[in-house]
Amino acid sequence: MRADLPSGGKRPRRTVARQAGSYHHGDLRQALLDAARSLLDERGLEGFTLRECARRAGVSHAAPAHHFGDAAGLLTAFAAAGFRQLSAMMQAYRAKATASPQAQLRAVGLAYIDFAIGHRAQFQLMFRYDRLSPGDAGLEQAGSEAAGHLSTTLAGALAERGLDGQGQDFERRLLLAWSAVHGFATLLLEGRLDGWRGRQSVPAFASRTGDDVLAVLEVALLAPPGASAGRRRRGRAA
Amino acid sequence: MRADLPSGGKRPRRTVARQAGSYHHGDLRQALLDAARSLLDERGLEGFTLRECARRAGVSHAAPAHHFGDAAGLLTAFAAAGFRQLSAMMQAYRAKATASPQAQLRAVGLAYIDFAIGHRAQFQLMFRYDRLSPGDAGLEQAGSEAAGHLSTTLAGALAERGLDGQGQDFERRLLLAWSAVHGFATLLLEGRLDGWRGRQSVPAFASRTGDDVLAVLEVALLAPPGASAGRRRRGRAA
DNA sequence: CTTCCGATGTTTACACTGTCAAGAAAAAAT
DNA sequence: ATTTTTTCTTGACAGTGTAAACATCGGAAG
Repeated sequence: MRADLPSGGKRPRRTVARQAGSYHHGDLRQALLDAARSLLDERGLEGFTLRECARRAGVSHAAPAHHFGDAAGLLTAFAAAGFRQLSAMMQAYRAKATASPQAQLRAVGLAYIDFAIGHRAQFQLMFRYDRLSPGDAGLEQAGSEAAGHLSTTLAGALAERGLDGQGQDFERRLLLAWSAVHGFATLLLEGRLDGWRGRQSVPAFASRTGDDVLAVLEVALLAPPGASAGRRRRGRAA
Repeated sequence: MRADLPSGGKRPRRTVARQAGSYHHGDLRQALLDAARSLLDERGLEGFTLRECARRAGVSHAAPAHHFGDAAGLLTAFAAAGFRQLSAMMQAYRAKATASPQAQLRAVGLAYIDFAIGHRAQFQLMFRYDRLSPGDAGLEQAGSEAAGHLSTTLAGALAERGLDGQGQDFERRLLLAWSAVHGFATLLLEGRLDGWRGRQSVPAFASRTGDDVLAVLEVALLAPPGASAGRRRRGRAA
């Protein structure tokens, strides 16, 4: 990285080919997102660096600013893409599953978990506030769209059992479902479940145990209303 | 922050008093942990800096190395203290609750959630792998001790209902319980639940909705075995 | 065809960071 | 009283994100 250009030496290796001999890069925006993916896959979120990202795209360290503003901007765009991919994955898993309420619910749950372990750093980033630009429109839309898939799936499952797909009771179930799946994925990624996992591979453990946990969870999600015993506040006893 | 020391100017303000005129700091280790707490409370985990930490303790930037090795070392010690405090909080909440299985379970769940919102950055740190020294004995012990409280509480609750406090089925319930509570706390801290929260304060929302979600969760945790409908693999039909 | 301009990249600079190595000061051990 | 050990300071280094000034290109206006 010293001044060894003048002697006609070769330039640093480029991961992404740039239009030969051109000052402008055909599609730097996408190239940077690709570089971010490879970098995050290799070194994790904590190892991410804007400069290294630019290096991999074959541009100077200040180039990304023109497309994303700052580091949070780039990461935000990448996180939004993650939410869109998560949505697609949920739909795909649902389509492959049986129409039964249980199967549909497990499908979205497993999609969530599989996405998390298949895109570690990206998944962690998607829920890491401090690294994202707050209030970004694209991110928020992609995020709530993904959440919507979970919601409609649960509502559909409840409908097939003649239960409400809205109201306070529904929201509690939805919140529980999201929390449980998200918590499982999070704990798994942070290695907190390694004691349980033993010598199984992470994906194997995730699919086996994830499925088991989802099975237990269903009991609560699809139970008739008022099944919970002692509610403390505003006791609208069913 | 310029070079205005030579003119006999006053040294930077000290947050923690140092033994007057002494080269050695009475108990720097603890002072650094205190500084870390205040820094994390103010600026969050992402805003944490080893140098700023040393500054607040009134020592030079390289001083922490002698007590903690590197930044991860300091954070690890702080995280371990967090796990111990979490354990204490769970015990305290249990002691104040009724002896009923439901009340005991909700107590530990609410303790977990309350700790998370009361010690945001510390809680996040406790589950952030990449910032901690891997394999630290103190951390691992404090961590599994906290997990043990959850386990024994659930086992106790199940026992009162004549159900097993061990075995595969128990582990599934335990994993679900931990995942759900952890996921709820995580999503809440990252602001993902702000849509639900509306204009309620975070603690108010946490205690209300957290309690509601825990109530729904109990249905699954305390249900008789085999209540889950279609188990796919190794179908040991109950 | 020329001229100008905005978008896109580059260079340079600055204030920070974590970590390492060497030295100074105090405390403890001999 | 002298040595050794622990604790803290100083100084240096490579690396980071961001901002400002500059270079270069593509395309639109004249």
